[in-house]
Amino acid sequence: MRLIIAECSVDYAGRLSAHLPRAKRLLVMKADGSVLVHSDSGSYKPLNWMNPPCTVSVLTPSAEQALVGVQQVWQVQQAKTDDVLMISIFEVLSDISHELGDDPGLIKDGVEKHLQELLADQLHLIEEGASLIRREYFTAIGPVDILLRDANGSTVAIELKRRGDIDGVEQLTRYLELLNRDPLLAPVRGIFAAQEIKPQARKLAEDRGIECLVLDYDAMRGIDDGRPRLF
Amino acid sequence: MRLIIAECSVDYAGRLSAHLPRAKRLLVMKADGSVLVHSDSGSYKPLNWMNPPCTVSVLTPSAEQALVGVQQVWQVQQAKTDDVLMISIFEVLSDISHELGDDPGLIKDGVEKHLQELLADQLHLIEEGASLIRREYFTAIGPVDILLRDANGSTVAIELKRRGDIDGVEQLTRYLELLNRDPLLAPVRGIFAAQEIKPQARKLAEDRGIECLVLDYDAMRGIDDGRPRLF
DNA sequence: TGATGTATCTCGGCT
DNA sequence: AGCCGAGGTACATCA
Repeated sequence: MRLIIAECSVDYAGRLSAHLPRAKRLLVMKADGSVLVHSDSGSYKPLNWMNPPCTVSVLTPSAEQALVGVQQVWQVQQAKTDDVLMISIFEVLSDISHELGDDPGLIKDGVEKHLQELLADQLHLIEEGASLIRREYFTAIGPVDILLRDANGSTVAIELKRRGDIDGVEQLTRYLELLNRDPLLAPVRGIFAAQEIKPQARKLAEDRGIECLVLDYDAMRGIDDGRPRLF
Repeated sequence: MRLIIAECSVDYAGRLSAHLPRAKRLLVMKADGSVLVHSDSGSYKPLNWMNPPCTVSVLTPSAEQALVGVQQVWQVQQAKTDDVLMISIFEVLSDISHELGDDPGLIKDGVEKHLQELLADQLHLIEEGASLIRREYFTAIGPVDILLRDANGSTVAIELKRRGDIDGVEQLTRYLELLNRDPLLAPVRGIFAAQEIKPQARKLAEDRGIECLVLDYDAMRGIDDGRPRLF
């Protein structure tokens, strides 16, 4: 990994065109050839970048560029597409390199699937007397998140999202249409469950006779393992 | 901006929990207090990070931590949420700081909105005799990109995408359904316009009687400002 | 390998 | 401030 602090301007051409005027910035060149251009603020997304695989060529500046003080031009070329990043360097303030080696990688815990497991374990949140048919009930058009039988013995399909958007309602609608063709299951009604449900999605769901259910993830997790989230 | 190359392990707790085992990594601390943890590969997304506003406190390692060789523990605390990043540093290999100052920011060109403006100015691309009703025609379920009246006086709704996917067809279908309930507008037909249209999306659109239109952005821009895209 | 769904999404625009 | 849509989305999972 090579870290350069430099006064530079940057041009990108690819899916879109973008230009960064002259300023001091951090240039990161990773071992896989990727390049990041970072300013001293903003969040993790660089101002500009190039994904691997790519090749970096150092060009001599044109007469015009030399005249305005450009010392080097770095051309970063994507190997697979024709995306290209041109970095014009006016002054290098710092330039260090280090071998970092492979990274063991991130271990994540506590995502979406977890919500499904929790809800399957806490069917009383949906309604009393419900019993699980199965999680990830497979159909020709994809898996239904949760399928269950209510106290009256009729079938309920649940679509689960972290954020309840229109797409999720469309998805559940398609499942319901399909499931209702199955005489062993029909009639099947739907519940759209999410940590938050967008007004548009709620409207659409209600128009279609789909019930909406807002879930409290922290509470569900709290019931399940009894401890608040800590290290 | 402070750049540290260090042997470290990292724990994050917030929306999810995540752990990075001990390895050499780049730690970037920006002027606004945000922190990035980068490895020597992968794309621009850091392995772990904390968004501003946040505060960094350097803690003395616990007896347990000291025993395994931790020299310092950095606690990066989000100011608004309770997200926290704990960075255990075993060895610092490099530590430099530079003042970068404010960044003038990125200048973009060639995005979605531009395409909409161009198309609204070049209605002949859609069909002769068409006249604009309005761009961003608002409905209860969202804005229709372009609404126009064709040579016969009937209404046409256009959904515009850079990449024409099934979602876009679904979206246009919903608009059409709604617009056709309005006696002042009905009958409304739809055109799905994009720089490229996926086969699945085309099939679905045609099944629903929606016309597909592939746009040549460069040509449209060329007509508009006369110059091809170059640096 | 391509399609699909999620994200500690980020970012900009608008209400 | 919040909501909504797009992204050079990135990223993981699954067919």
